[in-house]
Amino acid sequence: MRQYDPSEIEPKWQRTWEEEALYRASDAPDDPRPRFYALDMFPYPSGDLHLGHAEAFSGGDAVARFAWMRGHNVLHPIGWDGFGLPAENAAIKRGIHPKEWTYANIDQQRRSFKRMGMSFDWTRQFNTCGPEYYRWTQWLFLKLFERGLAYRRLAPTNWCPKDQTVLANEQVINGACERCGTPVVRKDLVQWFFKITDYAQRLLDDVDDLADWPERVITMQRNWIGRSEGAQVDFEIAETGDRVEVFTTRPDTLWGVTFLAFAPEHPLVTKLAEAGGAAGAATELIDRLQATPLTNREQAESREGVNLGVHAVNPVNGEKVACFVAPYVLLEYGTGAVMGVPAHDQRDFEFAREHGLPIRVVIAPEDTELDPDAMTEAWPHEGAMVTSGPFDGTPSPESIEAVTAWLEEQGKGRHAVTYRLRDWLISRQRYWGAPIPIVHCPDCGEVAVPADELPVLLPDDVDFRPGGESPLARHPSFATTTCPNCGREDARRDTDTMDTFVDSSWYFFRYCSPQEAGQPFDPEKVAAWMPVSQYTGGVEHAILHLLYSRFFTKALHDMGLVPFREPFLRLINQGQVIYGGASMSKSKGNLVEAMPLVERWGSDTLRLTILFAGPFEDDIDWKLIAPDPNRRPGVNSWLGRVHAAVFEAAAAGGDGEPVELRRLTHRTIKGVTEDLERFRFNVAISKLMVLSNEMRSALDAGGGALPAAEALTLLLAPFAPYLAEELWREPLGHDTSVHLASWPSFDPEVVREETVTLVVQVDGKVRDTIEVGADTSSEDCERLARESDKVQRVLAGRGVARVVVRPPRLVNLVTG
RNA sequence: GCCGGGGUGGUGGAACGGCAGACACGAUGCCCUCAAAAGGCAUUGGGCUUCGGCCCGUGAGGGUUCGAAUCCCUCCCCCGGCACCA
Repeated sequence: MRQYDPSEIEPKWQRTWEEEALYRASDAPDDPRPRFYALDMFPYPSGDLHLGHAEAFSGGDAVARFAWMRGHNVLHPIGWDGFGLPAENAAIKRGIHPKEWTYANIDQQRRSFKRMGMSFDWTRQFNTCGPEYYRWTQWLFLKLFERGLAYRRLAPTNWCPKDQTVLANEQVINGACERCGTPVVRKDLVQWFFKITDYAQRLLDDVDDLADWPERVITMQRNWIGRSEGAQVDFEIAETGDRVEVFTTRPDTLWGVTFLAFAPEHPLVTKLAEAGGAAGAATELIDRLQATPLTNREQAESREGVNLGVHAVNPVNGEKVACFVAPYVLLEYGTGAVMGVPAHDQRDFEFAREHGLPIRVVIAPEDTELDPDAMTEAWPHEGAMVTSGPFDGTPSPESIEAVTAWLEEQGKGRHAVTYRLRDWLISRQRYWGAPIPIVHCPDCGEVAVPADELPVLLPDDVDFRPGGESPLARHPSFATTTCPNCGREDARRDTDTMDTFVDSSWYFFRYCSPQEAGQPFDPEKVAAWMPVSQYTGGVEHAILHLLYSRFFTKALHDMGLVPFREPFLRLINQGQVIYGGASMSKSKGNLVEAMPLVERWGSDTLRLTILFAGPFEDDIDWKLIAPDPNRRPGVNSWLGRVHAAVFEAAAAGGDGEPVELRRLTHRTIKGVTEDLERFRFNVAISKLMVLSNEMRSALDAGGGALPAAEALTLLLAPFAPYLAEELWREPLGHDTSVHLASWPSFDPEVVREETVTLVVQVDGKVRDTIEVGADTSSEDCERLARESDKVQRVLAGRGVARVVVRPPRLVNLVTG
């Protein structure tokens, strides 16, 4: 028998698996096996695999292999999210082309995944920066455009004056550019948006169907969509006759309105300031805010404001109240104007105190009396309406509905729902992305590039360094084109590219028919494979990618292209691998690469180390798990013992296998199966350790252990695929792969224990344990308990007032 | 502030309301070795012990129960998300 040597057996089986084309999903319609789509979030090719990849894909691979062995027809694909800013940054830094950098990383990651023995269907790989893929990204953009779900409008953005580019909100750290530290400024640009807000309610409602999603992800999606329900109320400006809508969740406080406040960008502000004679002060405030980055604006908490000098008429009582422009009012939310109710809203309260505005109590708390002059903060809670005309005495929350109904009757307002969710800004003034397939014609406006002219190819010869406009606009010929509609020769292509999140919003459809040349995906194949059975990936995508993908799926559903409304039925978020309490990153220099560990100890050891370290969904601190990189990992030693024990068991055969080992084997099969169904990899592995220990003991005692060794090898296959294959084919002598073998089943009769440990308690404290038959009756349990010497001693003659018996495991004698 | 998830030995973590700490890591002692690495064996929650055992112990405090890490209430702390959201 040889020593366990992963450096020999792992490459050997890697080659064999490749030759035998082991992991191919079958599209055959008559394939009787149930289909299972095991999807791992595809990687961004920004370097070689690190421990974060090892964690995610070790878990995802275990899920896929388990499904294979349980007789499923498994689709377990891999691809690359190839476009994006990191490639541009790296390319600029190294003086090479983003394409070169990206493809080199893809090659490297592909080699590493193969070295780790991932059970991917390699015939289905693609990457999103290939023209055969982004052609269909562009096609899908046009489908959304056709349906009015892609549109262009002027929007405020964060602009870095040094890098000369727009930044996403996530790329602005404390008001400064994350790349160069320059404070960003606000710049209004015409940008493309996807109208995800049309789907806000459905995205919210259907969350209820996602029963197998982590609670935290569902909560994050709900928070992000941010639905609030209330009323829209119409105010009129007394001096100009303009109508102003405000949104409120508390229409029951309408009688307490003492002012109206507008966002600085509100379209009426300039006009009203002029009408009220406050143009100078208002303009000063607005100009100052224009220069303030959006992200800083939202953090400012001043209660400054300028009185516009005009008055709004409160529709419920005809009162005239002052109008202000105030930075605390956001244009993007609600209607961009709010009614000020200082007594019952903290921000309005602070604003009123700052500007000497009246505070009027219109909601009475149950147990206290509110005195406007003595109040130190607003009373935002429920209570009965007072000083509110016809509604005096109406308690909340019914009052809200009652007032809303009344507003509708009176034609002064209506029930309204507002969302925090904004439309998705997808324009990027960057090079390394899919070009937006639109032509701008002086006569026809925005014209879709005809489908048969797709893809709009991303040219290679572009100076992609940041320079104040989209790099494609600087290309000598890219933008120059004729209008597909009228043939005008001075039309121009759109020179922006799409956000990379567009690419990743539909890649899981493409895997179902990756070579499809005439459409983005084959609807029949998508209908056969999807929705995804199990999606594995990091929680950092809890909102963006998962929300966008859900939106795409719903839009495609509405187009009649897919028969389902949700793409991912079950979702699991693996935890992060951190180091010394901090997240790993290249810039911190604490990123641990996976392949050196694979070379040193083997892929199986790395997988097991990670999966055994703790619950799959929890973070792993690598510094705690592997404090000394030169020390042999514990699971590597264990695999060595398993290797030796299975060889010995094969030689010893099955005769004379102890009954205890047989029972433990069946219980382990049961337990590991249940654990795998619930992603409890760490617990499953611990059970395999217990079984191998018991096997060792049986062998040392001269007994047989072959059935246990066979079962152990099969159960090990999802976690340590190479060693399992080696043991299955060599000492155990099978001539086909362990990964094509059937998952073992257990015999419930064997699992059932013959003897159990009866716990005997006195007053709830354990005083004795007795081995008894599994079918011992209540009467016998109680008798055995009472007869126990230890129990007698503790009782010391005291009487037993009550007996609780749970045969055959527990007797509790209560002395009362 | 609102929402979600947590708090168990030196460490990672186990535990259908029924023997808390499975399985590991680390540590200590011993064996093997010229030595080291590797490997093997033993011990390892705290305190007491007449060596039979006894007491305490799952963030804190209450409660339900024959019995609570587990269920309920109050509080503290940690992590994540959202947040001038009207």
